[in-house]
Amino acid sequence: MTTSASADIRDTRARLLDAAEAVFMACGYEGASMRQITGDAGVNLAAGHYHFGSKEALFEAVLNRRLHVLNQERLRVLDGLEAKANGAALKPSQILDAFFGTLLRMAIAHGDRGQTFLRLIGRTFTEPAEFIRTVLSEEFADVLERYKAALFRALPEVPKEEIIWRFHFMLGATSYTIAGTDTLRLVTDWQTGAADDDLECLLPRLMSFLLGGLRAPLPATASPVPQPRGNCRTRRKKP
Amino acid sequence: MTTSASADIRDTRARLLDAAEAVFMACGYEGASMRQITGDAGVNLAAGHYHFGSKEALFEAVLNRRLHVLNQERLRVLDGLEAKANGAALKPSQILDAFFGTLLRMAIAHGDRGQTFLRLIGRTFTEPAEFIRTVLSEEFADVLERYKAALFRALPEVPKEEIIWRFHFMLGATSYTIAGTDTLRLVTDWQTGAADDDLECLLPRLMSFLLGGLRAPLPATASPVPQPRGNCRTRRKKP
DNA sequence: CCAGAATTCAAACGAACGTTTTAATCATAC
DNA sequence: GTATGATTAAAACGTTCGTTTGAATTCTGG
Repeated sequence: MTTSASADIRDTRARLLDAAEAVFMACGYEGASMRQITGDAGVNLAAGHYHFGSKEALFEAVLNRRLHVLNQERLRVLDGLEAKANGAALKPSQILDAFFGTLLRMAIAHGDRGQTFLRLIGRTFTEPAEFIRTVLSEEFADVLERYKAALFRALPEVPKEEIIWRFHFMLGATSYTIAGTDTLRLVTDWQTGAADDDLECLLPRLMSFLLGGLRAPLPATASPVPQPRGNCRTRRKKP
Repeated sequence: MTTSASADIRDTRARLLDAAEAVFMACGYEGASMRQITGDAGVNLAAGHYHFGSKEALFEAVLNRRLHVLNQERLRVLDGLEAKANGAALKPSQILDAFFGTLLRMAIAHGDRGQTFLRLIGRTFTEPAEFIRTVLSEEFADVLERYKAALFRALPEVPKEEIIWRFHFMLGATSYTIAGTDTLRLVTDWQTGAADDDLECLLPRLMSFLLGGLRAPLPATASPVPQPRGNCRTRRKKP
């Protein structure tokens, strides 16, 4: 008798998205089945295809529902920072907080659902399926370009190539940690209670780690001044 | 006519392991099929089950074939370092090089196959399937315990909890990067040529990033002296 | 109230999956 | 050569998958 008035279309769609989010998170894209998703959502099997068209499209919808607002927010925050700095380069800590802090704060603000989506994002970043990588790269293109540029300006003495590498490392540390599929977690006696605590702890810990890595001394092989060409060793021919 | 003398048992098993390694890497565990693996290996479909018993067992064999020698080597290197230091704590850089450097150097030493396995490891660390996490945690239990202890001794002023967190971050940065399923890589104009160069570049870059992160200033919320109990916020009951 | 659209439902489709079975082939030792 | 055990081969097993179908149901606007 729980006020099942109308609200049909939205209800089924939303229930599907929520259930799909959880199942995709728990099983991965290939491991999740439409039957389990629709079953958990309490809707008919065919409803998934009626509302989304295919399993791929459903996954894409799950991803975009939150990724889009996340990345819009990231752009908005960066815009705000750059406007306030008017012309001056931002501090690396500001940039990292705008990128990674926005992610974690949004997840915290959404409670358990936010936690689920956080883990789904982390896991999705290592999904092998082609179309998933396409979706991700399209969704992230603008944001990454903007943040890359901001980091270049913030760290003019660091070669751009090095910054890109370290951006990779930071993305990895973050997505791996939030995915929560952690091998270390299974081995270590991990003294943790509620998940809320974890998330609220995570941000400051992660931020100081990332900042330390981003501003670490350059490795010996990379020359401190940006060389005009040349990879690590300059594209040697086979001797 | 290529000297197909004898070498039958070994041949089929080895071909299966190599093919499985590549297919699991490219498609993930769920996405890979026995038919594609045996097809690529050029052996009959049933050969997979004859030699390994099941798809799970085959995956486990693929993993253990290289993981075991890797982790034995990691233990051996750490033993050597601690013996030479006799009694004194190791430097963090030594520990990280023993753990992550050993991984990358072994991969480099094995050429293309090493690169494939490196990516498979990175990807496996985020596989959702239960039995995979079990395999990983068993295989890594000893190594992680030893390296955790070494880090505790190397950084006595850092709370153990913080070190564990940073170990997570370091594992994440590494496994994500070597998995090579990189979203950033799809977006960024990634000026890279041969994969060999990448791998040889990666170690010094990764090491300085990890070291910078590991030795970063402690976050504000974590008190610098290790508190007797208490998580980030000390296990509050719901108010 | 009723036409017409939107949505749900039960049932089935064909394909692909991991696995098993049974027979054929091969190597090896007597 | 022939028996024996190990390996390979071809075919099929039952299950599950994503997807489709067509009728039943519910909502919507006149």
